[in-house]
Amino acid sequence: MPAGVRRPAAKTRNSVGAELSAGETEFIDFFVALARALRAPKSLGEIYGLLFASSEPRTFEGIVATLRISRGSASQGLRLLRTFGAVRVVYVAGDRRDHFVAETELRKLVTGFLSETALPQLEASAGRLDRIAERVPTKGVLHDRLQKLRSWERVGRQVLPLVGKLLG
Amino acid sequence: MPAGVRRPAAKTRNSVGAELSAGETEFIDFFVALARALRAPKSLGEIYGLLFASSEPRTFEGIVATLRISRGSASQGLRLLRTFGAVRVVYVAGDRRDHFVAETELRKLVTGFLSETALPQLEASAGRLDRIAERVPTKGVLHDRLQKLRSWERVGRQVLPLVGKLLG
DNA sequence: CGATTCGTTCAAAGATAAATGAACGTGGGA
DNA sequence: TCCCACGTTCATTTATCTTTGAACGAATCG
Repeated sequence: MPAGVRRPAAKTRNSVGAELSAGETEFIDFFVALARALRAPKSLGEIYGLLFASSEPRTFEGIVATLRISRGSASQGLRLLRTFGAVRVVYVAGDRRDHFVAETELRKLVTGFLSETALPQLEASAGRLDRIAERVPTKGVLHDRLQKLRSWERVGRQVLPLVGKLLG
Repeated sequence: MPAGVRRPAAKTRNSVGAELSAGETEFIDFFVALARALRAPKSLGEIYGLLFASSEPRTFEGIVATLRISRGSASQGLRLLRTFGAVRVVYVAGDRRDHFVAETELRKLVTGFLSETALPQLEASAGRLDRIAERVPTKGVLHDRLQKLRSWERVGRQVLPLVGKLLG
């Protein structure tokens, strides 16, 4: 599927010349597909893909100019990626702008993602199950099913940390 | 449709008047929240939650009437749940209608979900990476990053089956 | 057979989520 | 100090996903 439409280059003050090679475009394409699979915004995939394929840190402006996305998208996407630990800001001497790089270690990516998504869910579940317990008979199907849910939660709590180890 | 009662009320063949207990509602609520967390349609959570909390198999009509959702939603939701192995159709003698029950074994649910979502993605990735290889230099950053992606894919392929075992 | 029940399909409506861009706060440099 | 580069925020627009319900085919019933 064709995607990239070349437009006259935006004025780029000093940061990177905003052109993508065919190879870089392929990487971005890959991560856009991955983002869709994870039901994340396309822009997350674009941003991460660009950084993943970059040898050098990228500035905010560089990202916006290269991907032709809005500043809003870039700002929000980068924030989310940082909370997952998928993107870091690195210091560059004598430049006050932020410089972004992708974290490429699979274990860190997965554990970061899980601890920001699955873990909070698990914790919320515990309280929710207590709430259910208050409205369910102490005998019968509903009671049995509640035990089942509790066992799910227990297993989840045990398995989550192990996933990280599997990827080490 | 005439309102006359033409049938003994022994087996509930009614399409209206289905009522949920407070306990059942709590279970449905739980699974609706879970569906949202998994970014699945709310109706999936409703349907699965209802079946999870049911001691008896439910008919299609029963589900539609109890949850007050459209036939379309019910049909599509049940289909998806069946492809994940989260819902099964059970045979009931002398009744031509489908009867649905929830699969409650965590290991089956997770492996069913993964083999319908993650596994196809992994397989699609393999081809995609070959495609990237054709457009990337045999040296340099892009080449290195492609190797990295290949290693991700390899790890994924090894880890996926293990997840099932962890849940046994 | 024809009538009825069962469940599916799909175009359209409705609901949600993502992207945009103007307005804004912050802080660095002259 | 003032000015401007940097990045964030958020109301609005746009895109995408979900739900609905009428139309439909298949299977069973009378």
